[in-house]
Amino acid sequence: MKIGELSKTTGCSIQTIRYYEKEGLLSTPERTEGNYRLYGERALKELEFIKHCRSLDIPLIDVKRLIELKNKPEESCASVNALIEQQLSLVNKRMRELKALKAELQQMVSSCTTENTVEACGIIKSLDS
Amino acid sequence: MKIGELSKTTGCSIQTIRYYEKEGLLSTPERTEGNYRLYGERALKELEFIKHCRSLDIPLIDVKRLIELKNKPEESCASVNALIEQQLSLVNKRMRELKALKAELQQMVSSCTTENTVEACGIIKSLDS
DNA sequence: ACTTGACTCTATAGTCACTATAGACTTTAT
DNA sequence: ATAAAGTCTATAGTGACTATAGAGTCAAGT
Repeated sequence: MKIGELSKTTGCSIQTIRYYEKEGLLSTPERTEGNYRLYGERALKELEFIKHCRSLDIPLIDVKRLIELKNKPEESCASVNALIEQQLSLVNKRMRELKALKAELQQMVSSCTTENTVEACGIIKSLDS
Repeated sequence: MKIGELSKTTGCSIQTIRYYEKEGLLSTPERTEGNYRLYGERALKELEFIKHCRSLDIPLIDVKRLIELKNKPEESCASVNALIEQQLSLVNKRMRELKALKAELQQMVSSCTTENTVEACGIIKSLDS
């Protein structure tokens, strides 16, 4: 299949697919006579793997490491585990931050009665303090 | 005060301060004879306002709008409110996403017994599916 | 045979909010 | 007088894409 079909099947944009290839995350595809990229089942699976990692917010550099580890099936998976745990702690941290943000934003919204002028606006006041 | 002092007082890096100025978020400072930027109380307040907005993840373009609104105190603050509410809904959306991420990552971590090889690794398996 | 339109190619620039660097200039301390 | 610290501008890099320009390829219809 050509890049357009792979793009539709996976939901990755064409540019993103080419970008992943350039970054060494997808194996180099064959080409047609006219220099079009040609993909098979394998590329599809590689791309789904990357997509799944990205949906977990795993940065591309770590995705790359995971792919390399996948290709060394006899090694210990301790580093895979470490990577995922690190990702988990990042997510936890970000969630705590967002909780605080949410509380403050809610407080701000509740301090605003829309009939106000900017001058009297509780939101601007709280941003100012 | 010079830029280094402003940087220390506010915790913004020197480059960030210059960046905010270039983007039109800070008013243009006076200069010494030797072309050094000179700041006073006003710049300090402007910068604190920006910092506070940024700590709420409000994008710079919206911070700029808020600053403009601040300078029109007689107008209605409805658009201030809309902006903050939009920000709140973004935060909510992101929190829902992170919750789902967290659940999946935890599931993955629990599927890994560190003695495994990569081949048998539950994490890699779940990323593959 | 020719043309149209859809698809693909590479290379490059833009996004956001900074951070980092190079090379020159100014000020402060010894 | 000199060294160190601070500041200046301009430029490039970050991450993970997205968007664009300009050229080439291919299949279908006239």
